[in-house]
Amino acid sequence: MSRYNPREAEPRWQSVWADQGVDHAAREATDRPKYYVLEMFPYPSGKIHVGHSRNYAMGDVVARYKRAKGFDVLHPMGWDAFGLPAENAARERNVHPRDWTLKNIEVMRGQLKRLGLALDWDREIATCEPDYYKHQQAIFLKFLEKGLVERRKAKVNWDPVDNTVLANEQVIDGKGWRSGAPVVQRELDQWFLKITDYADSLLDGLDQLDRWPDKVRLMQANWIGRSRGAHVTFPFADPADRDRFGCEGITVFTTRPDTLFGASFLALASDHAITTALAADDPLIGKFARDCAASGTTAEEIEKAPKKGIDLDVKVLHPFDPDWELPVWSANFVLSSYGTGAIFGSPAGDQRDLEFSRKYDLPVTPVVLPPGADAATHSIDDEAWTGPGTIYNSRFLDGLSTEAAIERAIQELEKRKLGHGATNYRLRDWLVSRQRYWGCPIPVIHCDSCGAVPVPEDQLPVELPRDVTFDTPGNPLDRHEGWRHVDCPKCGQPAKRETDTLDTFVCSSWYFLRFASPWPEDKPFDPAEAQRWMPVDQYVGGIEHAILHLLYARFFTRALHDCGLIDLPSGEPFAGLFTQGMVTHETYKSETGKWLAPTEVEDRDGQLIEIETGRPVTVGAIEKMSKSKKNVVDLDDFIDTYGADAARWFVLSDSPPERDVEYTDGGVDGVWRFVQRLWSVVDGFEGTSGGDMNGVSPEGLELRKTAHRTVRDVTEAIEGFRFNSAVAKVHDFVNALRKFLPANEADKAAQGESLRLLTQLISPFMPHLAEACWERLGQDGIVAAAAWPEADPALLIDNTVILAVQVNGKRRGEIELPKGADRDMAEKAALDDPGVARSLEGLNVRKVIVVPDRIVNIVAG
RNA sequence: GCGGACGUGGCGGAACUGGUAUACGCAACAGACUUAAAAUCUGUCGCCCGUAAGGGAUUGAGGGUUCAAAUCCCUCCGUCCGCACCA
Repeated sequence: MSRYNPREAEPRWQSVWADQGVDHAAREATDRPKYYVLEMFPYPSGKIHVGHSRNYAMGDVVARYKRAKGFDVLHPMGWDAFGLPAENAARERNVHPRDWTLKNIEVMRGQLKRLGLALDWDREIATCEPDYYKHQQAIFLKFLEKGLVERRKAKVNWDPVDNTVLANEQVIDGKGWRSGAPVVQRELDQWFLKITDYADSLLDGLDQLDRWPDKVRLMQANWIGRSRGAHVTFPFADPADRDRFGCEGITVFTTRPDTLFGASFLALASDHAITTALAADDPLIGKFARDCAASGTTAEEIEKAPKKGIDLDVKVLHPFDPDWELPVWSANFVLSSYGTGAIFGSPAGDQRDLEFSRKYDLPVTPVVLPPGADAATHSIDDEAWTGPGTIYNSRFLDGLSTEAAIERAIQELEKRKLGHGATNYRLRDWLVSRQRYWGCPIPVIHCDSCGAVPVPEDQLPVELPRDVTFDTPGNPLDRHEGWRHVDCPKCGQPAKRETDTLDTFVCSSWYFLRFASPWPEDKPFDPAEAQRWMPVDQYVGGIEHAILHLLYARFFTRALHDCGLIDLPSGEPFAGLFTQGMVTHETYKSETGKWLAPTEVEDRDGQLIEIETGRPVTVGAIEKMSKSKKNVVDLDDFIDTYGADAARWFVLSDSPPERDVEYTDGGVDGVWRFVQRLWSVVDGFEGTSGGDMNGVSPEGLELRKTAHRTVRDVTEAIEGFRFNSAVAKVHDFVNALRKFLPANEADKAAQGESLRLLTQLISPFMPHLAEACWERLGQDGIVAAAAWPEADPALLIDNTVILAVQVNGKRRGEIELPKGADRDMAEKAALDDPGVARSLEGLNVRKVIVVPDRIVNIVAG
C-alpha cells in the first residue's frame, strides 16, 4: 500500500483530460440538454489565493456533476482585465499596464489550471484585448443610435484618490467603492447609459428570478426604489415670478397627495434652480446654499444634521384653493437628486416636515385620522402620523380612506391641470465615463462644428495607444497629442477624440454572451449560439456584486435584446444565482504595527512569534482573505504541499457555501488525513469490481444500503448547493467502508461496488484523486467521462424501522418494527417496551399518538 | 430610523415539509506502536447529578400554539448585512 501523492498524480490527470478534450463544450447543438455554469470572472490582480478558489471550486462541482448527468456543459473562463490597479502598478513600478495585466493573466491561468478546473480554455477572453473591446465599442454605438446613451452635464461623484468619476452604485457610504476615499460632487460633461429606461422592467423582472437569493432581489428592488405618487404644481402667487423663474410655478413630487390640505410650506433643495437664482442676489440665501453644499455627506453627519432652512420670500398658491398662499423655503433635508428637488411640507404626516415646522413655527394641521382615533381630540405633538387612516380637515377629501383620497386628489389635480399621477425612482442613470487610460476607449470624436460624432464602424476598434506615460497625474490620453487629434469623420475638419474610457463594469455586462461564441470577428457574438446557451443556468459569485454588476448585466441583456443583437425576451442573463461566502483567516500584526502574512508567523510553545525578529505577534480579527491585510494563503504554496484536491475539498467543507469559512491549519490537516484515508481504503481493496453479489452477508448488504443512500444524499446535496453536507455524507460513507470486513466473495463484490460509487461521488470535488481511484479499481476509461450513478431504489427501502417512543413528549425508549407497521402494532410494541413501561408506572394512559414509521407518543397522567 | 438575515457543545456546523437535537469535521483526553517525537491506529468526548446503571435540564431570553417546537406565532436581547433626510 502506498500513500497518495498529489504532486505526481494531479498534473498527470490534468494532461489526460486535456488530451481527451473532456472539458470542451460542443461547438454545435447536440441532442443533450445544455447547461451553462459560470463563475464571475476575475480581475487579474496578481496571484490567486485560497480564498479566491472557493468560488471556482463551487462552479466546478456543478459543472462536473451536470456533465456526468448528461448535460452539454459550458464552463468558460476569462479575465476582467481593464481597471485601475494596472495603472497604479504602472506608476509605482514603471511597467506598462498591458504588460502587467498580461503577465498576471499568465500566472493566474496557470494557477486555475493547477486547480484542475473543468474549464473550456478554448473560449478564454480578456476584456483588454482589442478583439474584445472592439465589439464593446460597436455595442456602445448601437446603444447611442438607439438613444440609450446620453452625454450631459451633471453633478457627478468625483473620487479624488482614483481621479475619476463614479456611478451612484459605486459610492458606498459616501466613499468610492475601490479607493474608500470620500467622494465630492463636481459638475462635469459625462456619458450616461439610460438604465432608468428599464427601471420598471428591471424591477418587475425580479419576480421571475426564483433561483436567485431573496436577499439580492430585495437589495435590487430597494435600489431601484420605485414609488408611485403624483407631480403637483403650485402656481406662483405673484405673476411676475413666472417671468423671473421661467415657469408657471413649482412642481413637487409626492407619494401623499391625500395630505395636500395639510400643506403649510414648500421646500426646495439648496441647489434647486430657483434657490440658485435667488442666491445670486441675496447673500443670505447664497450663504445658506454654500453651507448646505459644504456639509458632510456621510451617514452619521446626515443623521445628526439638524433640520434647517431659509425663507425665500416667494409665495405659491395651493392647487386646490387659489386664495391659499404658501411660503416657499429652501431646506437642507431636500435632495436635488430625487424627484423634482422640491417638496410640499405636510407636517402632520411627515416627521421631517414636522420637525421643520416646529423649528420655524409653521402651522401643523392634522389631515389623517388614525384608525380608532377621535377627530375631536386627535392632535399631533412631536410625532407625525405617517400611516393610513381617514381623511379629515380636507374639504372634498373628507371621509375618504388614504388610498381613495390619493386617487381622488390626483383626479382633481388633472382636472385643474396642476398635476398628474407619477412614478418616481431612486435609480439614476449609469454614469460610464472614466477619466482613466486602462479602459475601453469611448468611440466618439468631438468636432467643433458637428458635435459628438460616432467613430464609423469600419474604423473600430479605437485602440488604446501603447506609448503613454504615467509620470504626471491625470489621464495620459488627454496628453497624447498624436492619438487625440483626428479629423472629424463627418466634415473632415480637425477634431478631438473622446479621452474618457468606459467604466469596467461595462466589460463585465456582456462577457457571458461572448463566451457563448467567442470566435466571430465581425460581431460581438453569434446570435444563434448566444441563444442556444443563454441564459446562464448557474452563476456563482460574491454578494458584493448584488447591485453593481448584476444590475448592469440585467440592463445590458435587455438593451441588447431591444437593439436586436440577441433574442432574449425575458432580458434575464442569469437564471440561477448563488452568492458564496468568503474564506477568512486570522490577521497578524508585528510589534511595529505591520501586517504579517501567515508564513511570517510561527507558533513557539503556544506563543505566536514573528519569525524574522523573534518578537511576539498580535493576533487580530478573523477577516476575509485579502492582500491588504496579508492574511492570505497562496494557492501555489497550498497545492505544492497538499494538492489541488485538498484545497477544493477544504473550501467546500464545514461551512454552508453561502456563509464564510475560516481557514485553519487544523482544518487543512484534517483534509490531508482524509485524502490519505480515502486513498488507503481504495488502495487496500483486494477484490475485483463487478463480481457477483449473490450471497452477500448482512453486513455486506448494510454496506450496499449505505452506499446507495449516500448516492442519493450526495446527489441531493449537490443539487441544493449544500456542499458541506455532501462532504459530511462522504465522510460517513468512508467511515463505514473502513470498518467493513468482507466475509466472502460476494461481500468483496459489494465492497467493490461501494468503492466505485464512492469514487464517482467525490469526482466533482476531488477529480484527480477520483481518477486515481478509478484507475486503481480497474474501471474503464476515466471517471470524468462516466455517467453519474443512480441509487438503486430497492436498497433505499428498509424492511424495519426504529421508532422513538415518547411519554408526554419525552423520549423513553425505542422500538424496532417492520416498515409500514400499523398503529395497533406500534402502540402495543411501545407499551411493551421496558423503559416505557417504567416511566408509565402510576400513570394512566390517556392517548397514544402513532405516526407510522416515525414516532409514538404516549400521553399519560 | 427603515428593510432583511441569523442566534444550536470548547470551535465550524448537521437536523428536508414540526416527529430520536448535537450527524460530520476540528480541538481535547486516554491508550497502542516508537528510544523519543511526528505520522498512523484504537477508544472517550455537549452540560449538571451519579463509581455505575440511570436520571435531570438544554437549540440567545421570556411567553404562546401543538400529543410533539431548533423548526410555527408574539415580545425582548444580541450579531451581521443592505439602504439611509427618497418626500
